[in-house]
Amino acid sequence: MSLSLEELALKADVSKTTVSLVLNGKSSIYRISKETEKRILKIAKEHNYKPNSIARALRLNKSLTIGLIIPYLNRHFGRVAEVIEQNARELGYQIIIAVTQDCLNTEHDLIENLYERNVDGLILATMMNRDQFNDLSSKIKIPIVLVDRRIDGDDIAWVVSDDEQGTYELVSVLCQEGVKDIYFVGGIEKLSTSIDRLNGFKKALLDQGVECNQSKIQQIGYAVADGYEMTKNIIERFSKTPEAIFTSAITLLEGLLQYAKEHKPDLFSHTRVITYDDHPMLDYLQPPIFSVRQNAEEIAKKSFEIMHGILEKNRSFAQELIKPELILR
Amino acid sequence: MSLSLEELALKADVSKTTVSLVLNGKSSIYRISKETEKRILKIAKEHNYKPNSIARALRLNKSLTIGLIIPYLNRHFGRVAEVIEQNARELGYQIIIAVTQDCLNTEHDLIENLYERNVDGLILATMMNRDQFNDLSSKIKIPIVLVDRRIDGDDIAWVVSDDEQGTYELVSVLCQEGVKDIYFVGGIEKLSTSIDRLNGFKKALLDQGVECNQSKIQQIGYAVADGYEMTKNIIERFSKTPEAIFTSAITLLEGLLQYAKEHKPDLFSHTRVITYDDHPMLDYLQPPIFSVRQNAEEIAKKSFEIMHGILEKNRSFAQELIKPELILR
DNA sequence: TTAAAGGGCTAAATCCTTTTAGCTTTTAGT
DNA sequence: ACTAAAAGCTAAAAGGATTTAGCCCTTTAA
Repeated sequence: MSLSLEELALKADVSKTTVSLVLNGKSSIYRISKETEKRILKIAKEHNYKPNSIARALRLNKSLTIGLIIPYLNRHFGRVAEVIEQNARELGYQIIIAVTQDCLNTEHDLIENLYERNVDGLILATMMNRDQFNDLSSKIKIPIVLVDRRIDGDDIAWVVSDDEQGTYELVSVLCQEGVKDIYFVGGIEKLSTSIDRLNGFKKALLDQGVECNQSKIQQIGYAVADGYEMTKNIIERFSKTPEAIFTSAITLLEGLLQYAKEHKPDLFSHTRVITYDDHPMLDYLQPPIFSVRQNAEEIAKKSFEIMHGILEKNRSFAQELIKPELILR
Repeated sequence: MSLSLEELALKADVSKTTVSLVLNGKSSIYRISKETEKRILKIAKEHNYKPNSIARALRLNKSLTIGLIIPYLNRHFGRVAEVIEQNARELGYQIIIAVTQDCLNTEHDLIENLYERNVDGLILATMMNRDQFNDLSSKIKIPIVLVDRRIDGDDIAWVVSDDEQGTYELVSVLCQEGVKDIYFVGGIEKLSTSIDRLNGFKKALLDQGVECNQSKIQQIGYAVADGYEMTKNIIERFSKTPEAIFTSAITLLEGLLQYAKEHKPDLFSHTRVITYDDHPMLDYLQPPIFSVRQNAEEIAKKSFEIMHGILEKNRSFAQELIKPELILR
């Protein structure tokens, strides 16, 4: 391990230029003789030569490294990260990971940091709005692919779950069972995930002829504590126990469960609960909770695919809406 | 962004050596005058100069990058990775992440890959045994810190949960309640996690004067399907329904739950289930499942701390056993 | 016989930073 | 007045790969 071009050149009794040309498959262009080529390849193999990636990165201004910035390494994003890493590895890329904890400032710092550290591209579950993103884009000269959270714009690459459709279908199922009084427990209001899920929610009610009351919609944030808080609000503010509650993320469901356990053990005897995001443990809860499973694998695969297309195949941006799956228990 | 030392030097009307010395805080050693220093610092600040990290890495042979190799980005390792990343970032390091899917060959490839990509150190949840590790160590000249899975040896750095103690305590609780007939559903046999958990299990039985029957111990692997399989074996092979089952990982519990749901819905009316690893959803299962919560945050913190100590403070290896927490519901 | 063409290879520049060794100029000391 | 020391700065090498421009030798064509 770790011997240099120069040392190889010495052993092969040629210049390092020749070695480099041969190893980069340019023998014929530069008319290196077959014999010389063979000799060099043999020696390189014998010594298990691997070019120093840092020197290469410096020269080529290309680090074969992608930055992945996400809010947490929770179940969903963990799986996304895992699959992105595997796909990237197969094509020779490495993933540098960083978590924002859903803090916009941290996100900005991380982007700058990774950019300065010469990543070739960024895959980003962003909290930025359109203006902030445009600002960023003008400063940063590497491709960015948004994942999981969309920003509208014709020239912005993103891959997200079809949150609106998923929510629409899930809520529709409930409506079709005759449930009319459904509460919305939402996340960070300005994120596309929240907007889309809320839209799907409203659309389902509308299409099923159910009145949608603004007071039944809450949006605080995606933390477990937020789910707890919103559930509390719903239970305590309204005299009537709700017919159903939709939590728009698994963390919010956790918050709901926690509140129910502590303050409203009989919640489930009056109230149907459905949720965005799936979790295998939901199979064992009583009563069953219907859910929408995001296709993390597909989201991951597509987002790296787009990045790779931009970096190596001269493709431009692309946008992908990934179908989620309804899980009715 | 991205202007070079040379360009700065031009603007400050000095050599790039001077700029470099000033920016690296060596003004006084090299007797750069206060005025020159101020001028350079001002210009650097105005242009928001950041040294090119790749060039720096090449020159210093130090990339400020740590490789993190883990089996999956599941709940536990996701949290570990998250906290390692945050700790690393504060000290100027980046984390390159890679997942092995518990495949030894993949692990080897990844180690070699990251090593060639010039990471400064490796944090590793390894499947290797002592010999394989020694082989590796002799080839690889960067520090390695094992996380979550130990290899015995006086000169090997590791941070793991105290699996033996955790299991011991959990199983003891059950024994003290008078439960005697406990089955062990284990993971990959040769891993320290399995060995330690099994030891804790046996020790608890021994200390509580309960006979430990080898036929009650199964170890296939850590996958959900393995948990399913082992549960199936236990239920189908023995005529008597077991008094209790200990699953030694949350995935195995999932497998158990799945089997129970499909083939043995009344399992919980006869059988107590306890598990290594905790999960918030366990709070809402009926009946309550006692568990052992690993302190992922502490594991992460310590493992980076050790790595950092080796890299920057000339410390040598260290070993840390992190106390898990019993969760009795 | 000479020029052109082709074959086979390499010196040197480049990417950007750090660091060593040392050059000039000024000041202090005798 | 002359030397030694100090002050203030810089040229150049190093790190390892890639790539451009071009050298030298042989063969072919005119």
